Amino acid sequence: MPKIVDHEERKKRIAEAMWRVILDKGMEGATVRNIAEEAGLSLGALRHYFQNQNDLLVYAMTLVLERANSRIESVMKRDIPPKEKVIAVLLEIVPVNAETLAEMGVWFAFTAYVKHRKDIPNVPEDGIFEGTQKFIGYLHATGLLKEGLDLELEIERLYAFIDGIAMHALLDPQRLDSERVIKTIEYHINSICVE
Amino acid sequence: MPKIVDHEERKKRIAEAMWRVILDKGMEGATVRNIAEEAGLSLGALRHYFQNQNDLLVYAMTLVLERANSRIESVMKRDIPPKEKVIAVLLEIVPVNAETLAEMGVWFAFTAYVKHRKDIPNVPEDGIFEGTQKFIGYLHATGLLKEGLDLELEIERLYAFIDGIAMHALLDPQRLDSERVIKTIEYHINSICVE
DNA sequence: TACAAAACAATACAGTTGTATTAAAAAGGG
DNA sequence: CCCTTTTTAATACAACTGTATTGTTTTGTA
Repeated sequence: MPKIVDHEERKKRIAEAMWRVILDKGMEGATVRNIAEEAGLSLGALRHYFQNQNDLLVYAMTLVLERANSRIESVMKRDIPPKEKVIAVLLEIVPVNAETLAEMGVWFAFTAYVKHRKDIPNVPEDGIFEGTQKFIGYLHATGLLKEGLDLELEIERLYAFIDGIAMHALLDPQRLDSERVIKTIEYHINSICVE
Repeated sequence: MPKIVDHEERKKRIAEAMWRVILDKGMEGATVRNIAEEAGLSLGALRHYFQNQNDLLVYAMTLVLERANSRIESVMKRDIPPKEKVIAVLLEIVPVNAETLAEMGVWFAFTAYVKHRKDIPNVPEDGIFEGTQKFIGYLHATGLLKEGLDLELEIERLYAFIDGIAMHALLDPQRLDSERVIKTIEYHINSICVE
């Protein structure tokens, strides 16, 4: 008979509780006690799943990436034109709904926090730069890119643009609503593509 | 006889000490004790200048903006062509040297920290969005912008691009060195300008 | 039913946090 | 010089931090 919730599932629940705490109280509020309370567990119970705080942190970060990457992969499988596909993938990264907004929120908090801590091993990295390289290469290979563009600099520009607009959508969602985010992304992609 | 260092000068020294602590240890390490030690003061001495931590935080944030804005203003006064002037101003914002790198570092830490604290009044805001509006308007007024551009979206795009590349230069200075930052910025501005 | 392992809970502990209190030292004007 | 104000220092305190310890309950299986 299968368990109602197995070990790995519990760890995910705890990580998600950590996300909620981070979104609400920030990294400073992400204490073991707050996370345990949010998860409905005791301190000892949380300790049973994660020996120390770093383990939980790395696990929670990794889980964010896994969720995003799985969504992106499913978009990649869709049978839609290249340009639309690139835009669709970008819209899985940038905050345009509650899910992606939450993801960016915790990821942003993670990134700022982890930057000043060299004692945390195995910190995962978002593959947005590598993804951007692929997107530009993909558009180029399918002949959609305009002539005379500098591919290297186009990658750097798209990379900065995506992370920048993601950051803005996160920090000022009132001004930069999802409709505007989508419009701007489409505008940029169109500006480097033919037609 | 003038004092060697007056009251206001001391506050600036303390704020700069806070910057150094933040750059080294992050926001978590920016405790009153660490800041006092970095400034070469006792706890009580620091308390004499700032009644509480929030006052110090807001003061230190404001000082970052003042430093940057004063540099920007002096660039604006230079008698150089519009396009070069816009690029020169952008290079005062984005990390391309030790000074701007440090500024971005503390500002980034501030921003991520302050986002989850509603109990801090009078949090200053960088005027990068407003500045971006002016730059695009300036280029448009001087007839340097290409035809058929959507000004609103160009503002949004430049705004995201600038903050994004600033963030990348900060988080991964090895890959994105200052030469590459400059090249990319020039590339983007050139892409929206005639000639 | 036994019994060992897994899961959870409660409490304790040392260290750090921001802040408050109290007092000493330094500075400056009369 | 004296005396007030500014500046600095030392210590204390309650709250909170991550972690450790110890004990209890639940679960799976032989």
